[in-house]
Amino acid sequence: MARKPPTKPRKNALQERSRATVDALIEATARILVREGFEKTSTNRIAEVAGVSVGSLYQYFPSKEALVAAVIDRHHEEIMGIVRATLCDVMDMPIEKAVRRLVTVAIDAHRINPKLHRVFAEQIPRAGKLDVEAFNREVHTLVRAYLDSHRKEMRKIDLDVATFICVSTIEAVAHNTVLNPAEMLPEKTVRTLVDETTRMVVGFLKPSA
Amino acid sequence: MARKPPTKPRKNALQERSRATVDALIEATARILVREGFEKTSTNRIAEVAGVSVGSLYQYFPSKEALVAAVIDRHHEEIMGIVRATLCDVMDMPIEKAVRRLVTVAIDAHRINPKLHRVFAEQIPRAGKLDVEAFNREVHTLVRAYLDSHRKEMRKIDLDVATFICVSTIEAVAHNTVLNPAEMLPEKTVRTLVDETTRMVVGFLKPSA
DNA sequence: AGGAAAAGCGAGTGAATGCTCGCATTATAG
DNA sequence: CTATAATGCGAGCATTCACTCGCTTTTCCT
Repeated sequence: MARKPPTKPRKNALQERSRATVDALIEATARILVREGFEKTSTNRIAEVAGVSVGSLYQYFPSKEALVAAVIDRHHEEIMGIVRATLCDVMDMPIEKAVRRLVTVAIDAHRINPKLHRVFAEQIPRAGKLDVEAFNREVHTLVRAYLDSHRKEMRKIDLDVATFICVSTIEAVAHNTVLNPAEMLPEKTVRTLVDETTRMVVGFLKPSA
Repeated sequence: MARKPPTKPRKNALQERSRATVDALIEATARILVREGFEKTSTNRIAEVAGVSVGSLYQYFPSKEALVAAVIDRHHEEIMGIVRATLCDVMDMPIEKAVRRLVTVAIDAHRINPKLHRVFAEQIPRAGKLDVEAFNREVHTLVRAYLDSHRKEMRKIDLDVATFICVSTIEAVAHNTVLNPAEMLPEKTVRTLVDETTRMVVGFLKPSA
């Protein structure tokens, strides 16, 4: 019974109990990132908060970075789910309606966990950054597809340029709205921002005359 | 001749030679940040590259963060100089012309030292972030002043909202243009981006009819 | 039940690094 | 020329932290 070296030396292996451990570790990492900042997020502390030992931590995550990356992935996946769904059911709407939805969703997405978002933006050194790039690329592709199928409502313009500008703009407004000021601004202001941003983007895409 | 306690225990004190030391330290920090990344930027390494000793380093900078902050400040001051000057001589121009200049300048500013900019954006944990906030606030104030004195060319809109959206948009396009792709994109594409971004912002500000 | 594999443990190790301190060198003043 | 301050030095201290290893406990399978 000793065919394979019986040790699965590292990595994932999930049988119910360990799944909970993995979750606890990711959750703990997110909590510490938000509450104590990236600097204080050490593997020992993560294990402590998660209620497991460092040893267990290293059974499932080969490095500290892997843990942080897992937190980022989880958050990105959550956001991408919303974005994909939205772009899906927006596909048949006219530009005006669709853009308004997208702007709203962008702000909502940034509001899922503003503090975590802030930590990502301000504190975490994105080393590989491949994740973020992939994320951006998918958004770009999806938006481009929408614009492509609504060309008739638009003026003549290079699709990639239009996509780039629209995505950049919407993302920036959402980002700055959520991160900049006193963290929580009145609902009315947010509505104004959505209105105005929508107007800007729609005006940009629609034929000028 | 021993009136004042003769020790200037720490901090700045500049008599020609030390000035050079300080410059060398800041310059070395910038170089290491760009060439080796934030992680490799240790005080010992900085001193080594600057050709001075750690001891000297700590005579002028109370901590590693202070050094990095100095690099950031230097870069921001450079950019703010350009922005201030531009907004100054743009003050009397009509919106169309002014916005085009601003978009161009924004991209140029991001291109002063793209690699350094990238390090700031991706690797450096902005702890206090007071510097960045002050930076943003000043830009906001300047742009707002311009818009205020050109109200007659604009539709009716809250000045702060308009400023917020314009600044966010222009900054985002510039940022993504310089950082995103293959680092160096063709001049023609950049011109297109300037044109289109200008069109968007101007269309947003001008009366609709 | 019983044995094997999976999961969990946590004190300890080794390396990296921010920073200090006592001394050496260079400039300035009288 | 000499005293005093300014500047510069760099070995080493103290700390932090990612990560390992030998062991125990739990779960699964027959």
